[in-house]
Amino acid sequence: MSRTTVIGAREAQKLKTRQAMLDAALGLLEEQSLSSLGLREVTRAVGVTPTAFYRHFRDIEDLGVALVDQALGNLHTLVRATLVEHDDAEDRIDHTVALIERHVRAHPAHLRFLVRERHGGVRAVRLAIAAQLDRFVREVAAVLALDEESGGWSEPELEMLAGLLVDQMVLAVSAFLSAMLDEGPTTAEVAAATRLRLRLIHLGREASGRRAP
Amino acid sequence: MSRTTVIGAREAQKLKTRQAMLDAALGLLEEQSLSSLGLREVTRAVGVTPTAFYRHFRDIEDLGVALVDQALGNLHTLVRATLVEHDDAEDRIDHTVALIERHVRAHPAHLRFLVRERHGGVRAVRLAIAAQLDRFVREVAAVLALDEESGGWSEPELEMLAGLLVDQMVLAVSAFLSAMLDEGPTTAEVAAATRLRLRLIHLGREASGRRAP
DNA sequence: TGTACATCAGTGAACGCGCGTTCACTGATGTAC
DNA sequence: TGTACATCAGTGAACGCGCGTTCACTGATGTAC
Repeated sequence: MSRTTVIGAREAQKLKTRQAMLDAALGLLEEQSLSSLGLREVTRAVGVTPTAFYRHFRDIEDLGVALVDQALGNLHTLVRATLVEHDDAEDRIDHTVALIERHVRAHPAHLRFLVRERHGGVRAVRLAIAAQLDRFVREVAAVLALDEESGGWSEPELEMLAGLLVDQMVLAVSAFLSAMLDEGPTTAEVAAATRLRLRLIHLGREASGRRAP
Repeated sequence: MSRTTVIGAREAQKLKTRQAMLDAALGLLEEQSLSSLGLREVTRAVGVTPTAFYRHFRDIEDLGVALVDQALGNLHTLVRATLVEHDDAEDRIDHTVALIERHVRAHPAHLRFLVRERHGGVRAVRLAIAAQLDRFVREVAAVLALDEESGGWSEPELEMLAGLLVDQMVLAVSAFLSAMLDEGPTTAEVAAATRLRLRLIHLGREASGRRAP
């Protein structure tokens, strides 16, 4: 039996318009912040009247919260899979950095939105992003717990390490995005610097386990 | 001879209004982003007519760039002094984290502005913040170069470490600000987590030096 | 010191424009029988 | 299958409002002699 729910033509059309609004908003947010995005801009980009907006979202903040889930959706799973697949530290670092670079190239607008609004001016969106990143941190911590090196590590310590790593990933995303806009170091330099940082953190992890096991 | 330049009453009044605009903008930016701040909001808060704005800034973006320097001004010097003053790693970590917490309490609006606009929607401001943080990273790298542990470290490696540390400081600022808004972990938890992270990074630094000296 | 003129920070009126939100509507899709 | 009625996504006109920017102005401060 198929997992797709059977829906009517009207409902399908509504979902399509809603998605068009989310996509249009994402495009418009490449060069501005959510708190300055107007609902008329969004509906104009989609090609519907301003009032149609209210059939889908209460206001722009509501749309922003809806964007958060789409934006972080896949990265979780991909990173998790990459970590599980590779045991060796060096392998993990190389594959994770490459994965992030690929993901940024594939979904620049989604990731720019996340990085920008993570500390942005709309509280509800900040909280939604924080909640998603928290989930991500716990997932990474759970994978790290399976490593040999994690013997003797408490759960809070593992979450600290996972938080450190997730923050590095977000910073890497941001740096890759800047590189794509020629605003800072090149993509290759960002990748190299990120690997160096992750290696240092890995050495700290090993040393930490050795000292206080 | 005094270092203060003698200035006329008119010039003094102009500087005062300019500063009032910067302060007003900073206040208004606590709950919105620069890209949605209006010049009429700023002049209204100061108590002058909208047109007076143009005597001081070309537009809001110009005001934003002016804010950047004020916002990062002191922290540089303070952190640098703290690092120079303490050699012991544990001491450094404790004093730096305490310094950051104090600084956030003393200048929450300045720091919120920096954290928010670092990845915000206004390119010129992003670039100004990146340039300031770059300077900060080089300063920290210069202090780290004086440590014994830095024997055999190349300049790029030291900058990588300094960059990692500066990013941790910015993340700590952001987390302290969230704590002050009851949006996440408490201030004490943020301080503890930041110290844990910095300790792990320090262990990585030691291990790294030992392996590839 | 006193006077005549220049400067320029801030004024206030005016402009056209796009904004968010309200409301009664239309007409295709969906449902009951 | 066919008909009568209900639903509701999107329409289009209208509203009051605050925005950024222009312009000619005023009057206190500064300068030259």
